Amino acid sequence: MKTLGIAPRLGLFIVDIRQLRYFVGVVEAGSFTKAASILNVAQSALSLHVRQLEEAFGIQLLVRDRTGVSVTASGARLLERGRSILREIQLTETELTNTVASPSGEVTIGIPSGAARVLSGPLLESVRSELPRISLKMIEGMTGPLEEWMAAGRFNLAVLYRTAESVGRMTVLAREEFCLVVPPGEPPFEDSIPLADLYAFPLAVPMRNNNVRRSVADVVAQHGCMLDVRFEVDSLSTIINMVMEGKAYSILTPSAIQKEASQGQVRTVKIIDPVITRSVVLAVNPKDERSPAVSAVRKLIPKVANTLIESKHWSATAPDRA
Amino acid sequence: MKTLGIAPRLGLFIVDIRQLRYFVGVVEAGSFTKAASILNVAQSALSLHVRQLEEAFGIQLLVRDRTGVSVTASGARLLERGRSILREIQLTETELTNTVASPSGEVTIGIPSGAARVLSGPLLESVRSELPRISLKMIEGMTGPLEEWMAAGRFNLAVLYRTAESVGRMTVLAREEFCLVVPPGEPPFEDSIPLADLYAFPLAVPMRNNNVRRSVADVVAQHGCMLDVRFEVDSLSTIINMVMEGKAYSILTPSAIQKEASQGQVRTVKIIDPVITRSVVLAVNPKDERSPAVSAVRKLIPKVANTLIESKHWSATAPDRA
DNA sequence: CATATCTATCTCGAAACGAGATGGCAGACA
DNA sequence: TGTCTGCCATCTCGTTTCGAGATAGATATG
Repeated sequence: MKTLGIAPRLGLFIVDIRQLRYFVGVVEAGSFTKAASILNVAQSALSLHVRQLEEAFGIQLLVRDRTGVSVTASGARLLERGRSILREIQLTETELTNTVASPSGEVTIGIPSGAARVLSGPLLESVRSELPRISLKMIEGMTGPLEEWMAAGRFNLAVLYRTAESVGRMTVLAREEFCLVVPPGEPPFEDSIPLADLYAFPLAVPMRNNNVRRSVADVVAQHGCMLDVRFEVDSLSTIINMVMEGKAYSILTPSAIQKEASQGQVRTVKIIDPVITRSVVLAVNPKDERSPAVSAVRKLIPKVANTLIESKHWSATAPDRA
Repeated sequence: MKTLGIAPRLGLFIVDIRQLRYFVGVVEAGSFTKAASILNVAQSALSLHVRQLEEAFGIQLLVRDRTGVSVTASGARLLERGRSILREIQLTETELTNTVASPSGEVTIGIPSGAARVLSGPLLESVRSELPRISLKMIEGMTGPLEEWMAAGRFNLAVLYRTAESVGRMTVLAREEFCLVVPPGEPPFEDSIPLADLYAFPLAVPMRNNNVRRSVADVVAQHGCMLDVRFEVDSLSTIINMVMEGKAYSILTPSAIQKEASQGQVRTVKIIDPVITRSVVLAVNPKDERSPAVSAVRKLIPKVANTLIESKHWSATAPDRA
């Protein structure tokens, strides 16, 4: 059977994975410049590749203007197809590389800003050294949105807070006690303060839907006490800066100000009568439980937490081994 | 929401389309060397790329031995996934480029060696000039296997032969008359010869399952005549060479020896009492009928055939415009 | 008018690619 | 036993592709 014809090399394609990645990235970012930042590729490279894609197809895929880009009808079709192709490639790679003996791939974890301050560095180091083929993607945020996004399946894993004794199927990483965070050189100078006396200190605290805020508010209400909330700020670093600058006090857990406290930039005073505690827990997305990569990270995190607690890098209580 | 992590460039993949093509090609060919020939790529390039793929995945995909390659379990999975990915890419490109206004993509057509001799060149030229975005892949062969492969859906289109008046949904391109192909300087010297007199000439003809052979055999049997078949050869060029060298006569249609006849290398003598005719038809694969590219080629072929007939480059009769 | 933001183009060094040559290995054959 | 064949792996080198960085042009905004 003799083949005749003008066909070029058998099976050569117009598109390439790199070009699909770039194209999809540009569309999703809404501009070449933003996509360049996200994809960590020069804007000019993106511009060139997408233009080459358009020339190869012989159709315009993007409308460019001063505010960025949008897709044409053809571009919308390529976007859909491109996403599907890239997803299939990703699944293929995961299927072939992600084994129990050698877990690999990307694992996403949501983590509150407070816990991130003690956990993120050591966790990333541990994953890097013990699970070298896993790419851990850590998304830090306030707990309100984190809870929502975890419920929506955005992460494989999430570090969350719970005040109830029962935490269901989640793993308890640590128990923390809230404390008054005090500017350096300011009263009170005792090691502890009764809850009833907190009203004397002007507070900067997170917004109402925040776990920290709700946990403390509940206990205060139960004890018929009052708090002087002067500032509501949904930025942990802003709150800490205000305390460091003497503009306010706050009520946080030690993990949130571990570094600043150890450097003398703030002081912590234990709250008693009653002590206000909460659990730091690890949740796993049910649909990801079987993934070898997610399982491996899930097993690693408690170890990292224990190490931090035992070495006093994290002022918290390890969970009982019940 | 701040993203932390050790992820390399976002979305970099292990595999590339080129590597998938190479890997799938090697597995399907059963050896690097055969795949090199099919893919028109150096064997060393295939070897290198597949090895890089294995290193990137950290798994062995192929078992190599002296007779070629076979896949491991992981390789079988990648093969399956790879085929799916390549197919999806192909469909994507077709969807985006193959429009009625601008048909594009690959069209495959099977064509018998005889018809190929007058049709293939002009058809390729016409497609190249009138349908520049279509890659026509023409597969030449003897009619037996061609019928099988068309029935099996291997081609989008096929040029076939029919002796019956009714050709169903196929398009008649031309009607040809069989003639005796005579070595130069040999008898008979008349313009025509009765069927009953053919027994005097030693023949080289195709194998029994060949359309030419069957067409003539049927008529000969119907008229109670005999033929002196000395050689059965399933190679048209070999048959023609034997005639040119005076080793045998043959019974063919003019398209098969159009060039040699016009150059005086063979002569043709019309067979009469009766005249043996057949139709050259164009079949389309039902599943491809809607494809803009296949439709465009389907419409072009009759025009090319008509032009050849009218310009006497093809000694055949144009079909009636009924 | 100056500034900011975005895309397109150009240059150049680095990386990747593939052809061709060659070597090694194993089986078949005279 | 030596030779031949077929297959894969490695190397060299020239070519092609890629992307960073610089820069220019266009447009909207303060």
